[in-house]
Amino acid sequence: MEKIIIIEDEKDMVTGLKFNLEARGYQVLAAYDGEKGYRLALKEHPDLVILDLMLPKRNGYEVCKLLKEEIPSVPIIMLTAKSQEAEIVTGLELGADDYVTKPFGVLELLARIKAVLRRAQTGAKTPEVYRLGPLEIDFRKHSARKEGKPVDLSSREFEILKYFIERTGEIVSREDLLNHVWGYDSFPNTRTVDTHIAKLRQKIEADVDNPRHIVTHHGVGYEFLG
Amino acid sequence: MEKIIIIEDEKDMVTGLKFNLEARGYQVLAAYDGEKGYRLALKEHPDLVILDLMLPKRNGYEVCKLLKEEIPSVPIIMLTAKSQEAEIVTGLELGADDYVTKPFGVLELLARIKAVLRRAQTGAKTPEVYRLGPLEIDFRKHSARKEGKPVDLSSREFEILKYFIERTGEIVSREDLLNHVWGYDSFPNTRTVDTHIAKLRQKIEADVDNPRHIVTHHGVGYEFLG
DNA sequence: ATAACTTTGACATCGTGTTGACAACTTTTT
DNA sequence: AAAAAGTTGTCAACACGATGTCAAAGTTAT
Repeated sequence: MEKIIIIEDEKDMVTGLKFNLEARGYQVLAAYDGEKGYRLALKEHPDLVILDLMLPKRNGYEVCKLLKEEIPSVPIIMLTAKSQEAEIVTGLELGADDYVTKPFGVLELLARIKAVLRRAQTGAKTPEVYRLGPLEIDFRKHSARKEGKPVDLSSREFEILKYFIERTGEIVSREDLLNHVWGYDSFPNTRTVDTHIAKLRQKIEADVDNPRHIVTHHGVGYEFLG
Repeated sequence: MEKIIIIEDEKDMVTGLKFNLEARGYQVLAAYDGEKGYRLALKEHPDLVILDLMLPKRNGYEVCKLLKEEIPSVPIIMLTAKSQEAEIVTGLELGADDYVTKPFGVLELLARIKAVLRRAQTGAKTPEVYRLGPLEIDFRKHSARKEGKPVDLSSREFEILKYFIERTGEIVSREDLLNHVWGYDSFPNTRTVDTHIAKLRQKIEADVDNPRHIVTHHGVGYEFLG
């Protein structure tokens, strides 16, 4: 049974997460500030740490950095507020394995937990740079380049691309995208998705009229091909 | 006679369901909170449990999880309100076999009950990839290949094929197809079915004039042979 | 305040679903 | 056995919904 430590100062968040994670058979421990969380992690050697960025005593960066120094193998998922998006990069550079922006759906987090745990067990690391034909996507730096030249992807576009890449070869419905990329608390209509897909295609497809990476499945959704 | 347990706190809902299910020859038992429902199920070993998500004492998740631990084979259909849709997947992950969103039509629920019972009895789950001679059908990806080459199936064609495969060897009438693939609230004429069958045959039969997979039974319907 | 991004709605376009007509076929009736 | 009646196969035209595209309005970050 995998042991997960949550380091987060919002008690409601901890309660909810704990309930959901325990329901799925994980063993869950929690700490409400950075200092205690750090010590708890050292003592317990968890299989995964879920780490809030804003914390009393020691912030998420520090904890992340310290933890990775002591136990380099421990996987860390960071929780960040939307307004902290710019700081995701820093977090990833300090060694975090993934991040989830608040407010997030439980399912979203669960999916990432599963993914991170699976990678940790197989010894595979989160790939830092993803190559896609002439395109290069760097998840740590949140940047992309096409034929060596920087391509400007907005953060939404980035998240969509990330979601696609994590599901290469699967068919993803517009609802899937809305639920996972946008989150459970916003309800844009599905046309919004189309617009973003169109923009993404313009940026990453060689021939926009014959997309080879983001393919439409009429009436079903989109499929990403690497 | 199949035994069904309903765990649901809205008495009107229980009364209505009970009436409808008994009219169809099912034996029906009910409980009005999670705790009692759980105990009842343990004691009675029903063929199917219909489980509301929001319940007094123990919520649907808990009951689902507990039940599946005790009697892993028992099929469970979850009832959820629309606003709880995000949590559906959660339920499915905990082991529910299907879910129906309130408000639902009785026919809809009945159809699902039949489907779940049939699967439970034959022990057969719809396989993800189905092989059929030179044909390969991937239900998860909504895609098919013939001799390795991608075949373009529309969503309607897919649903029809799926329905056929689930009933391999049975004779399926046009009305069956209309009711189950199209749904109870749309009324195309039966010629529409023929047209779709014709298209399907063109796509999956080796010799369209001598169909070996989708066979016509004059005056009755079609039979699918694997 | 400005710029960048997101979202929405309008419109064009495309793929799919549906229908009806007719031919081919099967069954029933004479 | 032939004719009649009914069923099914096939096709093309039309209807309809889904998607692509764009501009404008709304929102957020700087």
